[in-house]
Parts: sequence; C-alpha cells; structure tokens
Amino acid sequence: MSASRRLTQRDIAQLAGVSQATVSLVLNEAKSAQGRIPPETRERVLKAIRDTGYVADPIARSMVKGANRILGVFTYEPAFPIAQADFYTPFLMGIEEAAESLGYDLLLMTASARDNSGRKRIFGESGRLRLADGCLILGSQFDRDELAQLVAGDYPYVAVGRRDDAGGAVRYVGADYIAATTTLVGQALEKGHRQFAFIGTTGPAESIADRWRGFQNALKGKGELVHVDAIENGDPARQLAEVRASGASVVFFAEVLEAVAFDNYAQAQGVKIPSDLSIVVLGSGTRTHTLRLHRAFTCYAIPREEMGRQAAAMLVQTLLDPSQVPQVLLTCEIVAGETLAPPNTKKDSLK
Amino acid sequence: MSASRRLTQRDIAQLAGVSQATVSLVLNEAKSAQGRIPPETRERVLKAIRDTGYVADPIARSMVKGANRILGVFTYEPAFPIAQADFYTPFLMGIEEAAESLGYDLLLMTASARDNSGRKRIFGESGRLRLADGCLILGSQFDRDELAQLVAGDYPYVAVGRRDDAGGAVRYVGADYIAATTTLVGQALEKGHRQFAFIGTTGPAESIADRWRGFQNALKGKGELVHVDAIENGDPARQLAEVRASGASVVFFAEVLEAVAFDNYAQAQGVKIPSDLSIVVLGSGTRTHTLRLHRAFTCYAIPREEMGRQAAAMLVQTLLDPSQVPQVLLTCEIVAGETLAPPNTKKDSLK
DNA sequence: TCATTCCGCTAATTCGTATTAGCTGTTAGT
DNA sequence: ACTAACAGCTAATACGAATTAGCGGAATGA
Repeated sequence: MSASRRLTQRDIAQLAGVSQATVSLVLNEAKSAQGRIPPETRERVLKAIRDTGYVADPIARSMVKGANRILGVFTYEPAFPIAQADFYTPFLMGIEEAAESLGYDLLLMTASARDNSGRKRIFGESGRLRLADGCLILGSQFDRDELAQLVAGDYPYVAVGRRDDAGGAVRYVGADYIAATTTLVGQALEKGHRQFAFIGTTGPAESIADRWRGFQNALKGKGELVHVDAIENGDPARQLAEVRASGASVVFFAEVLEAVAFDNYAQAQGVKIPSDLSIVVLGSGTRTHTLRLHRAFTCYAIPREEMGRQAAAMLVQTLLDPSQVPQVLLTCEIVAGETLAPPNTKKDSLK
Repeated sequence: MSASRRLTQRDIAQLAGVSQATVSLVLNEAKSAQGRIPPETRERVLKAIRDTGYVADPIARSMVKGANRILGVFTYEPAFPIAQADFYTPFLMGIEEAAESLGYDLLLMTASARDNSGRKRIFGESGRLRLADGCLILGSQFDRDELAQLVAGDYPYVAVGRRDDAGGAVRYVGADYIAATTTLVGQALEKGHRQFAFIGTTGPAESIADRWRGFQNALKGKGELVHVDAIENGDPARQLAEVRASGASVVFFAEVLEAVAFDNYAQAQGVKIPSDLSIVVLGSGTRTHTLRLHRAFTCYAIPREEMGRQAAAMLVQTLLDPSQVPQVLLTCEIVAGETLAPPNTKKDSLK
C-alpha cells in the first residue's frame, strides 16, 4: 500500500501491460471518443488502479490542464484574527459554502503574500497566486496599484466589497451601503430629527466612504449636520460632550464598536437612549447582533455570507468567461432596533 | 504588462540573450554555488525579469521540487458552519497564525473531499490532497479506515485532537481531557459530593470517550455514579426529573449546549444552581465563555488556538523529518466558574 | 489482389522549471 | 608546448499526466 515512491501512471501501465498513454485514456474516458478502448483492456487498467489505489497527481495534472479547481482567498489582514473574528468569518462561511457546492477547494493565502518589507501584496514574488485558478480579495485596506494591476491583467479575480474604478472597472460583489444609509437617514427625518451628528472615519476605503457620502446626500436640504467626529477609536466622554454641545438629536455611527462604547458611557451618565438621544449604526456585524451582546441598535445588516457566496460564484463564472466585469450590489436589510425614536423636545433638560 | 500567454523563463532567456537554464540559475542563485554567473549576465537577466514582471509558475516549480509550502486542512465537517462557528474557528485561527509565521499558505479542502456517494473522504478520487505538502485533520467524526491509511502511508499529516492507534501510532496534538476531567471530579469530591450524574454520549470519538473514561476513573471508589444519560440532545425536563430521582448532587455534562439547556430549564423550575444542584461541564468552547452568553459554568477551557498552532508547527516539522510520530497533549486550564458548590444536605426539600 | 477503412493501441511531445553533465575557450602551471 | 584547471555558459533530461499523430494488423470493398 505505502510505496516509497509515488505511484504513477507508468506503474499502472506496467501492471496492466499497456502504455502510460492508455492509462491516461482510460482515466479520461469519453473525452476523445473516437479511439475507444475495448472493455477488456479498460478493465485490466481499472483493476490495476483499484488494486494500487492510484490517484492522479493533481499538480502534474494542472501543469498540463492549466486549472485545478482551487479558489484563492487573498486577505489583506489575517483571516482569523481573534479581535475581528466576526468580520471575516461570515464572508468565509459564504465563500466556503459556495465553493463546496461548485466543486472548488479553498486556498487561503496567508504567507505567500508578504514581500521583503513585510507588507501584504497580491503580486508577491512567490507568484503563489497562480496556484489557484482565480482569487477572491477581502480587506478594506486595498492597495490601489495592486488593484489596478489586477484590473489590467488577465488573472481572474473578484473583490468582496464595492471598489472604485482602478484604471478600469473592478469586478466585485458589494453591499449597497449608500441605499441603506439613505433609508436610515430618511427614517430619522421622518421621526422629526433635524440636527444630525456623525461619528466615524470618512475614508478612504470605499466601504467607509459610501456610508459617509450616502449620509451626506440623504441629508442634503432636509437636515443639518451639526457635528462630525472622524477620529478613530475616539473617547466616549469627549464624544458625548461634543454631541451634546452640538445640539444633535441623533448620532450616526459608522462603526458598531464605537457605538457600543458610546452607548455604554452615555447610559452610565444617565442619558436615556433613545428618548434623550437616538443612535443609528451604519452597518454592523451580523453575529454580534444575533448573539445579543449589546442592545439592538437601529442599523442595517450587511449580508456578508451572501456576499461571499455570490463572489465565489462570480469568480467561477469569470473562469468560464473572463470578458465580463460584473458589478453586483446586494441590498442591506434594515434592522429596526430600539435606538431610534423621535427627538426629545424639551431638550433643555439634557444640557 | 498583460501578455495573452503566460510569461516563461524561455521568454526571459530570449530577452536577455541567454538560455532558459541560465535564467533558472540566476533565480535560484547561491544554491549550486560552483558555477557562478558573472554579475554582468546576472544583471541582464534580472533586468529582463524586472521589465516583464515575471514570476515563476509555482505549479511547474512544485512539479519539480515536490513541495509548495501549502498546508492542507481537511475537515470532516464544513469548516465554517454557522451553528458551530465557535468550534472550528479557534483551531483555524491558531493554524493560520502558525502557518503564516512558518511561511505556509493554507488550503482548505472542502470540495475535493467528497466521493461519489457524497461522503467526506480524505483519500478521495481527486487526489487533491497532494496539492498540499501535508495535511491537518480536524473533526470528531474520524473514519478509522482512512486514519489507518494515513498512518500506514507516507503522506505527512497531523491530527488535531488525540486519536487512538489505528494500525500504528497516530501523529497528533490533543488536549488532555482525562487529566482535566480528573481534576474537576476531584474538586467535586473535595466539596463533599458523593452522588454523581453524567449526561452526554460516551463515544466512540476519542474526545468524548476521554471525558467519559476520565470521569469513571476519577470516581472509582470515591463516589457513586447514580445516573448516566447517553442520549444526544436530550429533553431537559426528562433529564432533570431523572437526575432528581437518582439523588445525584452534581451533574457532569460532556457538552456545554446540553448544560445550557438543562441549566435554563432547572432555573425556570425553581431549582437553585449550584446550591440545590451543582453543574460541571467537561470542556467548552472558549468564545461562548468569553462572550458571556450564559452563566459561568465550572468547566475547563480547551486550548483550541494553541492546539492549532502546535499542530501546524508539528506538520511542518514532519515535512522535514517524517520518521517521528510525536503525540502531544496540552493541558486544559480549569475554569472555576460558579456552578459547583457543596451539596445541599437537606436534600428532601428538593424531592 | 490491392486499396481502403477502422480498430487498438503506442511513441512522442507538451506544459514550465530545476538540475546535472558537459562543452568551449581562456588562463595558469611545469 | 602541452596538460590542467577553471570560468561561463548550454544541452539534455526529469517531473507526471494529457494529447496528438500515427503505426501495425485485421476486416472490408471493388
């Protein structure tokens, strides 16, 4: 059973008393249908294969065929960091599910991606990218030059998340943050809010920029943006003080963790959410919600699993027809939550 | 930049006015140090490489070298199922971390693993296993025959989790459930418990069997096993009734989810945990605990990340020296929790 | 009887890289 | 002056499977 040397078609051929070519023909039957192998010979070969447990070397195979049913998954950040397990995991779950049903394995490119200087790069010197038939790209910290290289080149890829043009249209499956943000702003307006605050960075990543732009556009002419705080990992105490000073009746957060910290602090300070102050979160991890780790914020759910699934499917489609550059935006479901209420009219009690 | 055909060493050779062999020698310099290439020629070749952006095809490379710095990860169950995300994810986090620092990519074998009948198999007909240099195996539902095949064969593997011999010693990194279980039983004995109940299956998987055997051994001659319920996904109502009838003062669970259901039901029935009845959980997911999704059970923490890390490291070591068959058992940290207390002496109040 | 067709198989080539053996021309050694 | 050594390269081959061209023999047709 355990030969010291790997079993090859030549070994099978010898056992069956035929040539290596015949073994290959038997294995890939029905292809070139003309020169059929008679059942007798065929059976001899198959018996030898069965007896030895031979399987074709996928590397040699892909060397000749140029494809090996593997999808690469390139991530700019580690795919399973403890701190943000909830960020990548849903994507990967969707990707794995789709890959499995499409008959593809998954190659996580973790190591091959670093260049000499330790930076993550798609086109590393290892060229390991080529091990996979195509590649899915995750991560908010995209390198524009590399993206442009992808667009210009002929390597099949799909970005998970919307991407601006990079010397050409980028093939992606994203989520429609702009539409969802617009809806939430609309809801706040309907409830009577006019003074808005925004806490969260405004770019440059598309996912962040979309929230910001969607927010601004939806507000235009209908509400007033009285406060913006673009500092990452801000101090809740300062944030609360500034929001109060601004007179805003509702705060929009681009990042759920910021909202959690803010919410906790505000409540500790005796600020009633949402009767004194409304909170809206633009997006959020799905899992943190289902697990009820914090209060149910008014927000929208990013369909990460579905994005992963569709991105994988799109990649496989691209392998078949590389000429298309589809761009898909999935709808984010609005989560009503419990942190958006009409503004408190007797606002003086707050100050 | 984007050539229609893939760039090869022959192209580079032509550009630099040398032979393909020379290009290869330049690329793998310092190896066969004797026949050195003069800086002048070397530079010409490197320039051509720089100009064209050539990278060696990793498939052809591994065809010749027989290794490609990829670790396979074979899972019997899907690696990212939503329901048990907390089970595999920690392993994968550890594996990825180690793989990255060791310079290996990760190949998740999701699709290649199914045979005609749809069963997950390590030695599938695809032989895709060979794409990776070696393989880590996860999953509690091990197939004994396949395991024996691994042991007998010369394919480098490491099992995550202890495994019984399968026609030979199995290479693994596991957790010492027996020791941890013994400790917990000891703590219960110290607190005065004498009547024990056990709820959870007793095999055949090693991880489960270890808990059961450890439990029995630790109890031997020191306490009485008054009730065993080996039914999976049991009904908490029936479980509670039977435990009460048995007169047990402490219940050991092999599965945290069972314990949660039991705990919830018992509390709803007015049974005080742990003053009326103690609960001990043998093992548990780490994340569900840190996230505080339920009360803090007295249990032990399975070092899943560390198991993943060490398994990956062991696999790489095996690639270098396949003759060793190391078996590592990591210690589980005991979590004091709040569900183990001295038994209630006026037990009649319970019945 | 000779040409044609078809069957059953194989030799040879290909994929892209690594590696070894060895060729050619120069220089050093005696 | 004739060998020896050596530098600087290249030809050739291997890796394992897929594929194409084609060979030898039997069967069929005219």
